[in-house]
Amino acid sequence: MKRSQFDCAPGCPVELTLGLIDGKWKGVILYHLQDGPLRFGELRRRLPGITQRMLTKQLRALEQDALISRAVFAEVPPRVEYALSPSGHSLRPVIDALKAWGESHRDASQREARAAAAAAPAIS
Amino acid sequence: MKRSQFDCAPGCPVELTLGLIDGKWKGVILYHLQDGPLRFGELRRRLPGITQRMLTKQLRALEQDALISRAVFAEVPPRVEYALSPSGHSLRPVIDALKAWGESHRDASQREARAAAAAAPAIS
DNA sequence: GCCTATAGTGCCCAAATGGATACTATTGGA
DNA sequence: TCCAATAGTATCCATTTGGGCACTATAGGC
Repeated sequence: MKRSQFDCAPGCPVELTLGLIDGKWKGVILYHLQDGPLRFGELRRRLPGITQRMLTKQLRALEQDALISRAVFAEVPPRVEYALSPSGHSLRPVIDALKAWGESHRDASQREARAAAAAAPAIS
Repeated sequence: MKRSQFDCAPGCPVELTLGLIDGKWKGVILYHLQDGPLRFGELRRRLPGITQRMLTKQLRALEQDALISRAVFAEVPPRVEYALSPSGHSLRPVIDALKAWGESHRDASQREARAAAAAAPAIS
């Protein structure tokens, strides 16, 4: 979701970036495209739970924002490849940082959950 | 907006992190709190265009997700301080990366806009 | 009493988001 | 003809998001 324009104060580049990558599935789409160009179906297989509808929608949005490119090949069955644009490639440090934090946060949450389970024996 | 649970595939930590920081104003709030604890009014002054309503709402959400803490002092007028939690502090590399990318993207966009303006003289 | 400072809360609403469901188009093979 | 592969599109809907607007509470000063 691109944020509606608002006065630019010191932190607003943060919001600018977030506004381009924050729709559900966008982050993980960008993550997978870092490995190289992928087709629609391959992306779908890598993203359990996503609907065609949502994949199409988010890919179109990312393309609109010039973060990815879409190449249509004159073939049947249809063949369309999606790849990071140069701008999208430059997002690598962002995606890496998001992934690293998410992993550590997940691990910390699991440690907490385990500690809570150990402190409260089952009542059943 | 915390993303609804979905099957965890390799990239999902990216989505996990984004889900915690992607509401409008959250990124820039976190950015400002990196300087140290701030009060509601000070935050508001640093964020031109934000309403009380939105500031309160996003602060509450960030607190709910344990990214920030809220300290109430027994004073009149009311004094409440918001600060990054340890978890919130660990988001620094994320915020920095988002900011860096946003700045370079903004600069690139301005260069493009300038080039377009130079190529298309005013018609009026 | 009124105003100021501070930090909110309640209610309402338009727009955006995420998604379910059904359907579409082109070939080639059985 | 039917089915498979591929990559969508159209329509509808429930929920969420961002925000406008009005009001609240506690003291202290004029």
